[in-house]
Amino acid sequence: MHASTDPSWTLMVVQAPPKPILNNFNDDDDDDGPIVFKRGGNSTSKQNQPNLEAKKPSSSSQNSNGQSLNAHKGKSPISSSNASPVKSPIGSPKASASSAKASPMKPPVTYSRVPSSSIAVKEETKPIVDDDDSEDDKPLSSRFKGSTNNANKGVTVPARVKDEHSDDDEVPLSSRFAAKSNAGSSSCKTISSSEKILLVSKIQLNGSTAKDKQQKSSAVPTKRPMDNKVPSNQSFAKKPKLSDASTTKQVTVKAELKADDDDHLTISQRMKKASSSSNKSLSVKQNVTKVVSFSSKKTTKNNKKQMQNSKYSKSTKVQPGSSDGQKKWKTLVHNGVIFPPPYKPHGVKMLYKGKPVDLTPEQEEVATMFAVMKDTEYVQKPQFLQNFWNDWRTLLGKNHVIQKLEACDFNPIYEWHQKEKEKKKQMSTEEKKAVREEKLKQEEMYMWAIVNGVKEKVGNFRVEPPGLFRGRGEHPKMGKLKSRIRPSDITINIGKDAPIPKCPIPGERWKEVKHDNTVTWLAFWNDPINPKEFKYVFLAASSSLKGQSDKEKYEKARKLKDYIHNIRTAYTKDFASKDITKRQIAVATYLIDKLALRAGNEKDDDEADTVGCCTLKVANVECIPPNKLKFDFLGKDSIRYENTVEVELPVYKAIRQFQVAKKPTDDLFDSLDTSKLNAHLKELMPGLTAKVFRTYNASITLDEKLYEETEDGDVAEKFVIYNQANKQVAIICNHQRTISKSHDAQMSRLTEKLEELKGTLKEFKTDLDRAKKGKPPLKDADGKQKRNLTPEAIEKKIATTNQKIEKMELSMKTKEDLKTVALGTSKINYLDPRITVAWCKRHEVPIEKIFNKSLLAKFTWAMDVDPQFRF
DNA sequence: TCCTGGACTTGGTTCTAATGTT
DNA sequence: AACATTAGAACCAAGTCCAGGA
Repeated sequence: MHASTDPSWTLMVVQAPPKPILNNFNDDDDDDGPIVFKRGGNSTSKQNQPNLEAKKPSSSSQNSNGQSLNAHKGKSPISSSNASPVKSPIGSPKASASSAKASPMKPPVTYSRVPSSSIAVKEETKPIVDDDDSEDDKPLSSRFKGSTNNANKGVTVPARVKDEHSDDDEVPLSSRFAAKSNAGSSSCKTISSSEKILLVSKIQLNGSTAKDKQQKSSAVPTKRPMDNKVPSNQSFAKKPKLSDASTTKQVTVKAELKADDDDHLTISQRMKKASSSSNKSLSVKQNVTKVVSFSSKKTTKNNKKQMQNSKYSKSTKVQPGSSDGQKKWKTLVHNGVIFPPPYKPHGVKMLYKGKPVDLTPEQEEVATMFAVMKDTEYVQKPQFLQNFWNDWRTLLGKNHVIQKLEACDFNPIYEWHQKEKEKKKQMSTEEKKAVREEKLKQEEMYMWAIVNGVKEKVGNFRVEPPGLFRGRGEHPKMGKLKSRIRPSDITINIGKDAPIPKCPIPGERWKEVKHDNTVTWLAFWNDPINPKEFKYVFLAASSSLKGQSDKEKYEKARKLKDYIHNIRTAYTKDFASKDITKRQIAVATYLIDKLALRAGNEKDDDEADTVGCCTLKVANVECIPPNKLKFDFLGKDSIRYENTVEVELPVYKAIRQFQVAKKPTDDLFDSLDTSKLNAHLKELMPGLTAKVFRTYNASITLDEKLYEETEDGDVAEKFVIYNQANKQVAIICNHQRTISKSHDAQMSRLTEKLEELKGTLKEFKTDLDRAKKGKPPLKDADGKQKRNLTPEAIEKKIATTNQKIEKMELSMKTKEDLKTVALGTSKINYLDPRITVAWCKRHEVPIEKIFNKSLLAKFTWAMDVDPQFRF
């Protein structure tokens, strides 16, 4: 509401950090703007089938998938089953066992990683022996991989030897890159300016390594202008390059610092750490030239925008601020939040016992929220209806004509709503555009914040509109009215010297204005459904603040790599501990490590009944002799986790024993909770918590899969490899999605097309035979005479058709393969982007192929990674 | 030590925009 | 140009984990 004219923004710009912002004018322009719209009404929610017990045998899956990881969750039809049953999964654990004996601390070897090359070689098996160790460093998937590619197993070991960081892979990347880049430059002239920018930036991107190196040595001077508070403008004015450089540097520095300060580490640990870091630096080679693997082409447009964006946000990367203890920012300026428009009564009357009813606007509003959900599954759920009725009834009043929900007919409202939707759809492109622009204009001022002098995007600056609560799974509160949030519900957090955002609703005011720089939120309000909880307004993922914590997250996960061996050894030892708590901690840690389970905090009764590791119930785990465990439970978001895994015997025995004398609904780990577990983990590695294992296993899996499986080929082939690796991770993390409604239809259409192609292929073959014998081709399906072609021409056609068929089959396979697997979640949250960026650089795959615009923005901090980076 | 408030990350679905197809 | 599909942004729910106080 309220005008966009508010001058405040401008003011701020001026006053605050002077300049940075500027330049932007154009930036905002496009697209970066959020798109606005609100959620409509209907929706079908998905639901996964709850219930733990019994339940379905879902597909294939399970069977033997002992091999956990690969196998994964049961569901995917994928490979899993077939594989050799049993086998190996084992590998893993056992490894630790044996290794256990070994010296507890690993030498400075740091990462013993299997060089890709070696792996490739893999053929012969080798002495497994010390393999154990190496296995420790590997992702579970590989450890367990019994099935599928077990091939590697034995092999891996030897290889590692060298590597370390040798970084490298002998790969003459640099040379390759060099060539490429040249090419690029030459072509430059022809390209449009925008393209140029693109190129440039790319180059910078990749080229940064060299820079890093230098900077490192050179020291710190640079860093982002802002920090020193000097708002020199330039900051963004200069382009990415500089800024990149500077930021990078900071990063490095910081990392180093950090490393230094872990006093709490044991010596050996420190050694390890040190060595690893040194490796790191070593690895920085000078491949300056490289790069540009990115193909320019059409991507240009996007990129350009991207670039603009990065202009300011480029800041991304580490803020010095972080180092200063708790402080998350020095200055913070923003315009508060925007509210949804007030309710506009439509006047359409619903029926009660067949007769139209008068409703006040408030009553009508809620009735409409309900009416609009007609097509969702929510309205089939008694809980939903019940909760809705309770809240609506309160609004109607005891004596209202409407006395029971069953006699209500919301159809008139539903229909009205459908019509409105239709109208909207029918609007011309221009009209739509106009609407969009109008909205954008109103929101523009709320979209940005200035943090430490740098303009950054705000994430969710729109206050959530009122509606009916849509909890997932069997949420006890589903259907309750989520009331409208008003300014007096909202607390604003802003810099001391910044102007206080004007309350957009006339006559009202904020609940409170704070100036707390130890937190990152810009505003919050209490969740109307659960007043004990809060809804926060944060900066967008592309912001430097978020980027930095993201980076820290991955650094912590990487650190786990140095500790994992010992941790595994330790918990393996404790499987048989006499102390029950210890035993439970050991087993729980094992599950978290091996299966990437979540920690599992306790939940209240007024939340959906889901579990994580620490809250597993007896009924969620079934022991299948001799040593398999079948998991079946509803996890976060009520997504079902179903998996049968082979485990080490001691684990199996321990679980069986935890189940003794308990009811199915009792806690499996009765002497454990997440705080105990995390407290224990923290003793093993500073900062270690349960979720770090998920990040670690996800990222290391991607890293290794990419190393092992990438082969020469074109971009499309590499893309497939990447997706396979990504999929593997998604399976480990149990990231599912519902099969799209049209999936089957799409598949059959594709099948049809495929058949058709095969048909023409056959025809070509006949024609070829005939042509070779000098006979004319047969008539085509319509009875028309085809052209006479030379055998060579026909052969060519056959080749193209074959290619088409192959391509199609591949895409069908992928489609089928990924129909229930969500790749996005792991990309956003679990996979260290540096792995991907480095891989793209090494294999000349344009990063845009893998990361979309928002991921690119989110991961700017990772773009200048060395191509040889290993997680 | 336990409990709870508080802050921030993770996650699947929904809806729109962009792109592909006919 | 109309329609189908896909990509991706937006949404907001649901986790994790920490810190501080009793």
